[in-house]
Amino acid sequence: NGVYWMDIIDKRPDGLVVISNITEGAKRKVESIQMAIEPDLLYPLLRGRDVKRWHAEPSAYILMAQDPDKRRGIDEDEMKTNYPKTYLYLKRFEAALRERKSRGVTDMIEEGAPFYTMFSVGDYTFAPYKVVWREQASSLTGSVAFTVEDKPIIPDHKLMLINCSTREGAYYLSGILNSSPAKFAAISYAVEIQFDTHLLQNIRIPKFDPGNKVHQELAGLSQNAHEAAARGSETGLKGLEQRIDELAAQIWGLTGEELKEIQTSLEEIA
DNA sequence: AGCCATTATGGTCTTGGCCA
DNA sequence: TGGCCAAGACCATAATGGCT
Repeated sequence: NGVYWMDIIDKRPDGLVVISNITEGAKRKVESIQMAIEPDLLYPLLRGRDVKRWHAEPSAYILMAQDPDKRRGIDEDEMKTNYPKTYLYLKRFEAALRERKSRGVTDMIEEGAPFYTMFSVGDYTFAPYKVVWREQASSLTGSVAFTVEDKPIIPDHKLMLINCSTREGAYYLSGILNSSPAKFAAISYAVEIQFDTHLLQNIRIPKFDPGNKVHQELAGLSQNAHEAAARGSETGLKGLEQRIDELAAQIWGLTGEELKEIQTSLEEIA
């Protein structure tokens, strides 16, 4: 992370950006440097702490020198030709990157993949519409993540993500995941504070159907909730969440009484 | 300044799909 | 059917934050 995570501190007239790598808090210590590189491979970075219920706001940038199809770093020749400064930046950290212990990357590098190869990056990583939730949190915490300045937001590995093909579908999914029945189901079986990808194997969420009135309303309310959260309007959220809960209950065939019970139990747990 | 709880990092361990 | 391995699930512990 100390190598790939960075702040942009200046944009130069020649198109390059001056970056500074984020070394604070990293467990693996790397040198802190500033350097001008090409902006092309920089993407908005979403960290676990950047995600709240209904709100996701990237706090930094991440360098993604990765080919999602080949599932390894972009070829070194291509880097040298197209992104020479970025390549030089990575080269400065070659030793640290080669010392990584994850078998996932070390095996690939041993087989000839570039030394800056990352693990578990696919086309879904670059999807323009995503639903994310925190892997580690005391309750299920989800939000949508779209694009910033035409670049898809890249969630770090402490966030689980689902790539969606439409904005509306993402809002729908985020809405139903943040509903009380979903949160209740998740917390009932999740190990300690871990919410991993298994969520959708344990909670049956119907695929978004744009023609379905309930799905539509859920998507709309979820969008409103995201907007309310962005404004910091807790009171506005209350009413929206109640209506979202009612729609979720309808989807899962829960009675009003059962929903009330779930909501009360969730409050007690909190 | 110290304690305690929570969060985040950087891993390791397990699983399930694929291929021979 | 069994071995392989990338992806996914899970974990130990460092860092941080809140409280007294």
